[in-house]
Amino acid sequence: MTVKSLKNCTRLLKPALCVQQGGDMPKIVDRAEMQARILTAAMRCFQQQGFHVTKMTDIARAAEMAKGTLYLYFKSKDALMLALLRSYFDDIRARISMLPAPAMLDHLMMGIRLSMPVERLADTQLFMDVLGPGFQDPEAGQVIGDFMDWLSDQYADQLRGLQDAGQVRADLDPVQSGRAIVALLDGLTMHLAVFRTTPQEFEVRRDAALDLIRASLA
Amino acid sequence: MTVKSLKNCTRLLKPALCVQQGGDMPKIVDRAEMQARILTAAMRCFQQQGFHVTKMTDIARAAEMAKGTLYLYFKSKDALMLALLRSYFDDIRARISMLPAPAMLDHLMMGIRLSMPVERLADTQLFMDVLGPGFQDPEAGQVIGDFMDWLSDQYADQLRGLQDAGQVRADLDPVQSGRAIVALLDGLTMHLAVFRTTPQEFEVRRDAALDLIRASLA
DNA sequence: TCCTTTAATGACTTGCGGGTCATAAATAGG
DNA sequence: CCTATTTATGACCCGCAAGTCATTAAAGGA
Repeated sequence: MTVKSLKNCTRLLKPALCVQQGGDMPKIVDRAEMQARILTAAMRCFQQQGFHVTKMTDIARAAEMAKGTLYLYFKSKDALMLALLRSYFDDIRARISMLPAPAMLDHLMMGIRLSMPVERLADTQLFMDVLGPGFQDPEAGQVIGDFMDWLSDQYADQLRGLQDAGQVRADLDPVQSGRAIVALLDGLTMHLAVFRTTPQEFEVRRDAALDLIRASLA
Repeated sequence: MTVKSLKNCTRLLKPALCVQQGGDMPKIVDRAEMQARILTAAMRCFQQQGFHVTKMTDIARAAEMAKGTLYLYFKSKDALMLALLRSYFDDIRARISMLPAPAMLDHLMMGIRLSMPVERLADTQLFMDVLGPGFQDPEAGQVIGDFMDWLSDQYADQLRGLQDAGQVRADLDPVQSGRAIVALLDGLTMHLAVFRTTPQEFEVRRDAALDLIRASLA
């Protein structure tokens, strides 16, 4: 019951996204939009400094709000990260899903190349922080693992199709190879991310690796 | 000048490695041996829990000494980790150096396979913790990066030799390919480490990937 | 045995950062 | 304008772990 903090002042509140709500009566803020705004700010911070180094205060500053506000929308730093992971991979999945099935090996390779843009470097650098032993939430691994599995299946299907078209050697197990390709290429990105490869170098190395992979399929 | 901590007792000191020293007169402990003992203990802890989760107290307990003693031999936790990295990679380098040059493609592949034992999984899991943005010491990246470069050169030499022997297709740039192989395989290990692959699965995936690589070289 | 030097110890200091909550602003309805 | 409700704020709390240091033990030499 001690009297405390008699000087919480300096309001200066932001506009606060006062969108009308489809709920009860006196609700003013669009939760989803606020969460999105926070996630965007968090992503920016994480990309610049990594998960562990980024402080909740940093995210708050980037999102132009107070630290306490963050906890109105995410119950912890880990929960925030998890939400970020989900939205990130849902996004990629959606983007890949709408590509047409490749009719030639070169199409497949080009698709893979496009799915490994230079930006993946920074993102991967970030996610490594979350996947290492430092981040304990098993759900994070689950989210990314699920994505990798999905991607492996995706490639397996495409390989099968290309085998039927005579573009890929027939003595190849599409499932095994799909898995291997995903693991190798995801790993390649990690490797290059870890060693702070420059964007230019990244492209050179990636393309060299893709050439090897292509040769192994033909 | 305040009187403090009047109850530091309970000695029970360990034998303390009282090896004779080749220095001045009254020196009693073999620093190198103590450092090695600490590094061994640290490695055990890191493998079990990862770098960030392991506390200096844990290392001290594992090495059967007090926390303060650690700081007599390493000036910080990061310095300790760095020393550990150096000794680990010097070790691997020495071991690989004494292998004979492969005369056939299958020898090369077998060499690679042997250089990726299941234990690499746990070690990699550990080092990821250190290479992520969480660990700021740039020297760590340097140490591992140097090793990777060395290894790439190693493979480039071997590929060149195999090209001369007609075991590897001649239209391959040995340097580029050596780099690519190292990046792909190191990455593969990271990928599998990140997703907590079981040792059995690890071997299956590794071998599938090696088959792909082999096919791309022949 | 006593004194000096070196080594070991662990209670303590310190700083940091995630998370809380009393306070206060903004809004809508009456 | 006043009141109720929701939302925002940031000072503060609290635990944790790296790193320090006053104190104590051990060993060698005289």
